[in-house]
Amino acid sequence: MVKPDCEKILGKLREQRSRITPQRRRVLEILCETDGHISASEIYDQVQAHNPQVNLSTIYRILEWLESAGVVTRSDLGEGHVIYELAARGMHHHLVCDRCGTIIEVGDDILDPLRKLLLERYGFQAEIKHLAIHGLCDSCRPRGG
Amino acid sequence: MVKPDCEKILGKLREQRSRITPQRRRVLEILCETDGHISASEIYDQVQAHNPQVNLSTIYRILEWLESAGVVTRSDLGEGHVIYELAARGMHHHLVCDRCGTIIEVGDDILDPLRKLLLERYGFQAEIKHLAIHGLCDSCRPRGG
DNA sequence: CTCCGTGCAAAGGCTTTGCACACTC
DNA sequence: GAGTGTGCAAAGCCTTTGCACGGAG
Repeated sequence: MVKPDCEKILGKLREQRSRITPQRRRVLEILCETDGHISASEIYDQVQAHNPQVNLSTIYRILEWLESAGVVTRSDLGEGHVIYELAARGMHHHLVCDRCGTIIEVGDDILDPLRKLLLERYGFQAEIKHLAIHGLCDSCRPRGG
Repeated sequence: MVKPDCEKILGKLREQRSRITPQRRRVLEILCETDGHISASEIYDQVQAHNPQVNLSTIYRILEWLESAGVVTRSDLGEGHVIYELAARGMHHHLVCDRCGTIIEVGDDILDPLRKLLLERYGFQAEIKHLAIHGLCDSCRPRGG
């Protein structure tokens, strides 16, 4: 996957008459540098490392702004986990380990059999946007023994 | 579906040396009377109607206790929605038509292919408790042609 | 120079916890 | 009577909001 061009996104946002502040630029950079998902507090921690004066509420406001601009997607995985990621990265879903908290990213095609089954049995055309599947990851699941 | 026998469940809990208080009995009754899922605060409201002195923290403690006893299942749907439901009702999920609002209840086995795929590809043991799948029902979905 | 965006602090919504009293068994 | 469960109040966690200042355009 090509690393999204941060400056290109900033350019589009500027065209929408949004003000580009150092905070907004920094959050967007972090999102672009991150492979996959990231939480608000993780972004906050990264910003804090070099700019300790930045406030967590600003992070939330910037994320809300980026979401409304269609730049990032927000997924509430339940159990207090909310993750953000660049919309440009394409459709995928998350496996959440309820024991160790690991989050595994899976492609959208994993849902093809389910979609097919729902259509065959119920004539239901599923439009699953972002799914969080809870369970136990390979390290945490009980082994037959 | 047969209405779960509240007294039968209470009997089992008594056997487990749990104390049956009026609060616990009332919460269980409400769960048995409810078709489908219910939230902690909805239970609280119902209890309050006749027993205003009961505290919300008690509801949470009772639900936690019922969950650990395997009597109810708890599902965090995200966005602050947490629902509880009698485990005896059997696992099911909901298809929600975004156009006409129809809700179709589907058996848990619909997810078997997905579970199998997740285990094969990622070693992930999915424990999908309650899934709400949005989309379009048979009457509302676009037909080819 | 005009407003929008930010820092700060406080509050909000849901849930959990510490404590002493009350009640079940 | 022994020990668990409850009511109350406070705190915890994540997130949002009100306000005045500061910086972007």
